[in-house]
Amino acid sequence: MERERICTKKSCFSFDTIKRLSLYLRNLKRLKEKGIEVISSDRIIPLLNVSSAQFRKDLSYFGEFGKRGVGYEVGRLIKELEEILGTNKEWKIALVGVGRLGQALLGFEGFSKFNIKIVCAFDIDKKKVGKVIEGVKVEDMKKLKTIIKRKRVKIALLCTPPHSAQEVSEKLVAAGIRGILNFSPLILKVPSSVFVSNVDMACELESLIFFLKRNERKV
Amino acid sequence: MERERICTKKSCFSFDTIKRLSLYLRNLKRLKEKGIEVISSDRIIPLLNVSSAQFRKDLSYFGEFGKRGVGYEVGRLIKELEEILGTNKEWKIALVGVGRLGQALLGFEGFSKFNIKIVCAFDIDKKKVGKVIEGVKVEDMKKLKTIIKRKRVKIALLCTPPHSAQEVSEKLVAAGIRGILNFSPLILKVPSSVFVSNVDMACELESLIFFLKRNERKV
DNA sequence: CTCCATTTGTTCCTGTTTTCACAAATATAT
DNA sequence: ATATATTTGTGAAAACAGGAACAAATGGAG
Ligand SMILES: NC(=O)c1ccc[n+]([C@@H]2O[C@H](COP(=O)([O-])OP(=O)(O)OC[C@H]3O[C@@H](n4cnc5c(N)ncnc54)[C@H](O)[C@@H]3O)[C@@H](O)[C@H]2O)c1
Ligand SMILES: NC(=O)c1ccc[n+]([C@@H]2O[C@H](COP(=O)([O-])OP(=O)(O)OC[C@H]3O[C@@H](n4cnc5c(N)ncnc54)[C@H](O)[C@@H]3O)[C@@H](O)[C@H]2O)c1
Repeated sequence: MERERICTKKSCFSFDTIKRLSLYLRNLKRLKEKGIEVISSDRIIPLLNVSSAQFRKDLSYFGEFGKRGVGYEVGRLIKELEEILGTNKEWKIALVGVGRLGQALLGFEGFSKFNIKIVCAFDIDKKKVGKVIEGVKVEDMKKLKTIIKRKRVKIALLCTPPHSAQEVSEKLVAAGIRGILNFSPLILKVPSSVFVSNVDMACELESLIFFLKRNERKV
Repeated sequence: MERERICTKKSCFSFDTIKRLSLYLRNLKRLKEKGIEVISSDRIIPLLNVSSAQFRKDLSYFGEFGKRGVGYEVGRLIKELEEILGTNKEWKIALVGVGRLGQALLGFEGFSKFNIKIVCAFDIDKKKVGKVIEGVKVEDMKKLKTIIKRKRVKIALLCTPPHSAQEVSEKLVAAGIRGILNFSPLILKVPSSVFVSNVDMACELESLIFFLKRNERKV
């Protein structure tokens, strides 16, 4: 495919490594809340569906964070991972398409745990423009470029219907957006400097169905 | 990891192949709507971010659907893929946790294109129980087992907060659910006969941030 | 201080997935 | 009928990712 591999001076690793680091970070935070201060790779993996070797290897791409014979100091590892992933400082993001899904995302508290904040929202629907939803004012699409540039937002959530997704993505890129989390079921064509992640629930569900059908036949 | 590989008498292929088939199917349907009747692997891939060799190989695991020198007949390929994926007949699914995200999913028209229908919804909140949202009545968690068994539902969308997700998943499994699309940021522990797919938006976003941070440094 | 139990970091290996590349098949033009 | 242009299906090769396994490091018990 493309944009699936990351290379440093040290070595190369896959993009999946980064997703797993994010998973590790979230679980480490839970452990910290429970008061656990040190954990070994063997004892954290039951929470994660990942092998302990993989856990250690993923970390090893970025440095040595554990202590042999002991394990990992939870607080330290959280800090290191936040540093690696970039969530040690706040990230401002934009949202386009304040429909059902867009509104759910606006109200999602989960993002704040990652230091992520939706600072502006846009919609083409005149009835929605001007309303304040979950503390964010919905702006007209015409103001998209100005506001995104002014607020120096680099990431956007794209929640419009698929037929307008390509057009919207082009406006976002023109406004300086460098990363798009795309919820619409359409593969976007963007310059290679822009990073797109797709969240495709219908595909997920369809592959789930394939499995079920298969297992039923077996049983 | 686990549950990542599918083997038939013919050969073995990865779970990613299935997700791609789902992607192909959706795009083929769009082509059909546009009136395109025949397409070659070289001309469909610009829509997909997949190589043409991959496209052909993914299909080859299931049979020979193309005609050399010509390409694929769109209508036929759609039928074949629907057959393979199992979406040629209607699938009934359940939803648990009628919060912001749950309500967005209840109103999502996209599922119907895949012959997927949410036939029941459950919540623990007494204020929500009894309401009808997007044509689906919200039921009490106590009735979960009875209703799911009676309607013979095998797939569920899990949209409760993470702290109750494990508990809810156990109730679902006890009610006969065999596939769970999990939106809560928690790795579920379920019997190996149950298939879980995770949709983890916060992880996606966090890995996006990693990339941006990286590119900025480069620039 | 020595031995033993742990646990990390990393090398090496193995099986998987993707891509390459081409024979076989088809259509069209002459 | 033959040549030419396409395009599939697929073996073989290359690229990758994941896991086993172990030396090196650490801490604690005796
Ligand atoms: N609802 C869900 O649960 C769900 C699930 C999976 C995927 N999706 C996808 O997410 C997207 C949004 O789904 P939804 O259910 O929220 O739809 P929706 O119709 O409720 O909302 C879409 C919003 O986008 C706005 N919009 C349309 N064209 C626009 C444009 N050119 N510029 C700016 N805004 C525009 C509309 O005014 C509307 O507010 C769709 O692509 C859908 O396929 C939704
Ligand atoms: N809102 C989003 O856009 C979003 C995005 C990504 C992930 N998620 C995840 O999806 C889940 C739901 O998010 P939300 O924003 O809709 O939350 P929400 O608080 O709006 O809704 C949660 C719903 O679950 C119900 N619930 C709680 N405990 C329950 C139980 N034991 N049994 C049945 N129902 C129960 C609540 O009554 C409520 O209706 C969370 O795990 C969240 O992390 C949400």
